[in-house]
Amino acid sequence: MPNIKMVDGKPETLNERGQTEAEFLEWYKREEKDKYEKPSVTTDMLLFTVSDKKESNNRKVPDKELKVLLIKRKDHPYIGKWAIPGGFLNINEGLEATAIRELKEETNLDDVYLEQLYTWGDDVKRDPRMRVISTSYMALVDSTHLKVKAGDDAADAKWFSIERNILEESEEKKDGEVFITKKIDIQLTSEDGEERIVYTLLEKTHVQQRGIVKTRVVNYPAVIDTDNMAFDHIKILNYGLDRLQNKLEYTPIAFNLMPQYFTFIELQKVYEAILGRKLIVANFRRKIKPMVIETDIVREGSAHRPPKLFTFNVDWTLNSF
Amino acid sequence: MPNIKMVDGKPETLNERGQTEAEFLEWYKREEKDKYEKPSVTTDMLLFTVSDKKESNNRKVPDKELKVLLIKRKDHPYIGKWAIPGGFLNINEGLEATAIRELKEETNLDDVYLEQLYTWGDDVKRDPRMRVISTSYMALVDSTHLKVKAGDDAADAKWFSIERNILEESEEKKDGEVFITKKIDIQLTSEDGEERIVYTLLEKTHVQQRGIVKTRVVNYPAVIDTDNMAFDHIKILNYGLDRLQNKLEYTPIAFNLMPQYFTFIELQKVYEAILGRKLIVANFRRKIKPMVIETDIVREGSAHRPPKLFTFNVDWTLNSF
DNA sequence: GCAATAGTGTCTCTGAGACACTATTAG
DNA sequence: CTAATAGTGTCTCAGAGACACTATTGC
Repeated sequence: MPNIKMVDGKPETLNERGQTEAEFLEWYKREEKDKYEKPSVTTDMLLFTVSDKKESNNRKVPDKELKVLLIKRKDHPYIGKWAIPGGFLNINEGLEATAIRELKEETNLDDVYLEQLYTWGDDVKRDPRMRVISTSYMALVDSTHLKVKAGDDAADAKWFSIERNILEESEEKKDGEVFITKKIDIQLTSEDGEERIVYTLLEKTHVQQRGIVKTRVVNYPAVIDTDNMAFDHIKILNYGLDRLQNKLEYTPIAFNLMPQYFTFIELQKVYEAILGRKLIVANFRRKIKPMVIETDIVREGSAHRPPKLFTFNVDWTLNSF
Repeated sequence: MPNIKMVDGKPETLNERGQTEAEFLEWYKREEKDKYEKPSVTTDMLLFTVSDKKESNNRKVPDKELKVLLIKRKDHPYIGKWAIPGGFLNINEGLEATAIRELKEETNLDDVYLEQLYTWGDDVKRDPRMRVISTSYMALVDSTHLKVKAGDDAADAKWFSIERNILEESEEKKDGEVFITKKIDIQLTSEDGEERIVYTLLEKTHVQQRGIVKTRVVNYPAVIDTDNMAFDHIKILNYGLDRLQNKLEYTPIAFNLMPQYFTFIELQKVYEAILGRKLIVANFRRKIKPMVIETDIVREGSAHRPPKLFTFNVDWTLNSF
């Protein structure tokens, strides 16, 4: 049974040391607060956008490609390697606020879709400087809003187009357990074509008797620091791509990558760029139709039948989300 | 262009201060490492299990109920309130390793399903002692393995049955944007019936023109510290319940809550307990059938037709996951 | 008309939901 | 036999995938 003490006419619960909460806090901040060494906390951000692919045939509607912003590191560790934007949390700054601040620094935008992905902190040597825990976020930006060139120095921040393929799967059974390995190929190419990053990852899924499923992603070959991406950022990218693909199927997340008015084909090409495969026109339209509103506007200027413009139907969420 | 220097016959890149990586790290750890105040990092864990409901009619097959382990806080802050188990990260300990350590302390189990949920760090005053970032995990335990009573002191750790209902939804349109509010009622009852925790949360979803969807969960009424759960743990619980319900639909996650052999009805009642609604027998069997293997074992002793026992089909994942 | 893109109609297959039905045991 | 639970058959409806088809524009 806890002790109760009256302080200024109000009951205060005492702890085992006989302290009120105010007394405890005062004592804790003086004696206990810095007793243990603390890790550094950073946020890292996957900044995605979608833009037109260069099309050799000028008369064709261009395909889209998914892009991610990478920044060339100017200092150790991983000097000269490409990293996703990120930075240290300030002690009086919220976690998401840190991510928003970085986003603003890179793009001068703040009101964009932002979603927390995962917190990376299992490897105590992720960062050779010290112990760092990093919470990763994903931001989606409509490329027509990206007038401001990312970062201060263009050479140090580039948009990379993303191509990801699942190459093969292998299965192994042992002692009633199943191990599944997927080989994931990721290729990044900078807009100017000067930079090219190639990775192979292995996604290892372990299925145990009672349904315990553990999935780990590792580099293949198991080398990180000779590759051209910093830290474990290739894993963060891979994780973000998974999340983006999944959310595409059952949320209106893709509209964050679109301008306010768009054609159906443009939207479809965004889906195709993210999913990495072609979709069938009629099925796509049927599925997406309830999420959009048809406008009277048509896009003129093409040498063919002009497409109608659509816009996101904000009411869609009411029924289906 | 970065400078290159030869060190022991190997090329080393120099940073702007003319340091090699080794020199930089030595300098950084001496001069920079503790320049900024760091937050504390904790992991908090939702430990879920499922057990039989007490059934007044002894001849009926008992329903199941979802339970979560809560611990009564013995010290400030939130002294006497119920909290989910958690603890501070050690500087040389992985994030998941911290969660596993806590799990082991509470249940003496280590090989259970564990999944990272979300990292809470937007509110810089979550913890009145100091800035704390908390990564939450969810663990699923088969209750037949819970022979060891949780914790050292039974009075301080109790299993609470969970009942959650979505009470009502309201919608508001303004300036082409949509605001949706769901009222979520959560009731927790300890096994001995002595403790009862009741909360109402509001889940506010904001849909903007270009598809930006932001969801926030707030207390209703907007009071935290007079309620009987510590910190923001009710939100963590709510978040975990969402995740658990979602994963139930498309992963074999539920088998982590089952013993190795179980009847179909038992599995169904686990699903019903988590989803909070009744399911139709035939449909459930049809959906689940590929995930399980029928055994020759039947459970005798009942006064009726004895049910067959099933076990998880580890091969199911190969095709469908 | 032709080339190119925009957009539709419809068949099939699969899976979820609802519900009526049969099967098997103890006593 | 009855009570109770175990387990199946089948109808309907909605959505995904495939693919052939029609529509509209500039030139």
